[in-house]
Amino acid sequence: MKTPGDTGFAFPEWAYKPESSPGSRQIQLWHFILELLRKEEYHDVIAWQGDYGEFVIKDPDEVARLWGARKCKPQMNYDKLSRALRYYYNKRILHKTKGKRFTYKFNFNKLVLVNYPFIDMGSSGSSVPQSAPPVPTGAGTHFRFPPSTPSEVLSPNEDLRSPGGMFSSVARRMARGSVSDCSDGTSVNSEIEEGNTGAGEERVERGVSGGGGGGPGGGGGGYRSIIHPRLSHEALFRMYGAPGNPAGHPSSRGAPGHRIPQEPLSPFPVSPLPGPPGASLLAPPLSPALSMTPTSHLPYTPSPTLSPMLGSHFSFNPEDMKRYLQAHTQSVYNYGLSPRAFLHYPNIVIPQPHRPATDKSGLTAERGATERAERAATAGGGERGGDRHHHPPLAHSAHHHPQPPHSTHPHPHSHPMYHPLHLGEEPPHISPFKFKLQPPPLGRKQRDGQCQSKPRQGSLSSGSGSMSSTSGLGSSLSFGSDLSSASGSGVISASSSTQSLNSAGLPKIKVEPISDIESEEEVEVTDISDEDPDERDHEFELFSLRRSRVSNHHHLSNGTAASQDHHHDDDLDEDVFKAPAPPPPGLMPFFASHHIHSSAHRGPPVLKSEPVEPGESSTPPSLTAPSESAQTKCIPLKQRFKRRWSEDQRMEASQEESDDKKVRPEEERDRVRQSNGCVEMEEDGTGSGEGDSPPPLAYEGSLTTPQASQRRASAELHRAAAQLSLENKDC
DNA sequence: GTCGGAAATA
DNA sequence: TATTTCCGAC
Repeated sequence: MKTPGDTGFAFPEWAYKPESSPGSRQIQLWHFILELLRKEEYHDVIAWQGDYGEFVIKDPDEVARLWGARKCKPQMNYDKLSRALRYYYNKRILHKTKGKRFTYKFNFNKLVLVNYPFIDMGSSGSSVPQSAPPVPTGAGTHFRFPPSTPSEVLSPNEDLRSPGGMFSSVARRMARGSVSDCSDGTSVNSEIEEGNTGAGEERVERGVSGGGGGGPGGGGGGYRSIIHPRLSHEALFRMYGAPGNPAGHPSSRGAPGHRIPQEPLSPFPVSPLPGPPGASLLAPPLSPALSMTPTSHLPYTPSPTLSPMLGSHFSFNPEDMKRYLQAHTQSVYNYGLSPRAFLHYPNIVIPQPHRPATDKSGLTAERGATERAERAATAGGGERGGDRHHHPPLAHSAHHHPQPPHSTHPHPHSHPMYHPLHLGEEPPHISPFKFKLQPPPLGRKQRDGQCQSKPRQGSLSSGSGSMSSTSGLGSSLSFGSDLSSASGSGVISASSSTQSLNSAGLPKIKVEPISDIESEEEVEVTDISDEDPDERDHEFELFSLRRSRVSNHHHLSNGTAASQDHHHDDDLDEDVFKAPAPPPPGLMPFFASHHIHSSAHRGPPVLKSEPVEPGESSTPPSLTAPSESAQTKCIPLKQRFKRRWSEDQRMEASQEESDDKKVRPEEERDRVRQSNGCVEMEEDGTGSGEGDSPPPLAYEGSLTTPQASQRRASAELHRAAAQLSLENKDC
């Protein structure tokens, strides 16, 4: 039996995982299809054809038969099978190629995006909004991404190699497991298995290095032409480490520059064999919470602790990923993926205004420190170490980031490639930026239980997969299938996000200054129209949470904030895509300068004496207007007040002689009294009841004065009140 | 041939 | 949850 480590394929392990039924290891149909596609022997039955990822079922009955054999469903037929395939439409794993009989197309983008939400598909230029599939399945596994882009490896029209090349031993293993269902040996599975088994690794070895050759049509096995001729070693190295790089591949095969088996036509150009945890090339045992640095090569290594799946690590080169995805976007239909996907994969992070360290310390310190510590302890080499091999120094990446670290207001649409994954788990800030890779939000159930350190298996609602993964440690996030579980990790908890919708609906990933970890992230999504009601609700809930969370982050009003934060760590992930409403622009400065800094600002307006005009008595606390309101309102009010005051004076003077008696002295007095005692300005729309009330201007209406004495008194009161107001206003 | 609802199944 | 099974509709 091969282990994941045996695999040389980059297909997400979760792809092979029967997450649907924790207990059963049945292969999934799409996986099975991929398998068939990968095997030449079945090319008469099913084969890649047409667009990238597109395949045609040449012999529907046979495919159905094979599937039935695999699943021990003798009654299987194409009608049934096709129904199953149609279910993938909604999942966005597949879609139908219209007008072509028996032709379907894999949405690899989706598959990829699921795991690499941070990739900006928008840059592809195509109008194709890529979506991450709604956490297809399961979980908990990580996968490696092809080092090079298809575009580089394959020409758009080039025949597609079977993605099946990506099948990992895991898949094989799974297949066998599934065979168990029909262990009679007649199952297709065994057939397929035979083809793959044992050959894979060797082929991998052969693969290629030189590039040349293994063109399509090359040898027959699933792993033939492991590396596309055009695949540069550099790319591989970047991804998997330089040749001979120990850090890179487990080298179980020993080849220094181990080859990555690739199906020539496979949408996924290459994939290194993931080694056992710690042994994998790119997957140093690190926190899945990738702390991505701005480097072009974003190392992503799930923490072993989080990944139950050995060899489930996955790493990728962001650039490659991006190119790959872009290539896909150009060649693949727009699946009309719903933003939900993004919601689930909130990787899109918008750089937030730099926050004072204090905030962080207060909010995230505990977690971050803890996580980091854990990581350090468990990671051993640490992802960084492993990544180092594969990734250029941060400095290199610097050019990728248009935005300087800590930029206060990064452009919302920074270059996708520059979007760091912000997992929140990153080690001490090596880089000013954080790459935030956020896992899809957990289902309620998951969220409820995820935070807990106990490793969860099984029942996952949304992900469909059981997260065998490990979220348990709770300290880190895991990717890939773990996305869902990842959300449970507190990694991201520190960050809050602000989401925005991109008209294009294209997800953007932003570089986030590390310091801003907790700041809002902005996710761009198109719509959630197809969201399941539940999910929508959930999202709304999250949204609410997010907002509140933001508040908490900004104002730690009480001890609960921290705890809450902790409890909602998983939510944070969601927050990322929940796109909380950003504070009104006008408030931002204020927030930055005040609220953010002081947790004390949370809650009731703080009664602090604002600077007032020298020598003047300070306004009673109650009258003190929050700086916020003061900034926006005081000038107008002041002017207004002056104006009114002048008018009042004039009126008073003139009226004094007129002896008008329509006045309501009592009211006037009351008003004055109130004003002194901190009365709200009713007339002033800007005035709020919070004490930022403008001067008590009792001028509305007639200024008629009662008796002379009364008028005088009134005038005095007015004057006094006005003066107080002005003084206190201190604009 | 394709689609998708509905119920059943494992 | 991921189909499997059935079926009506287009």
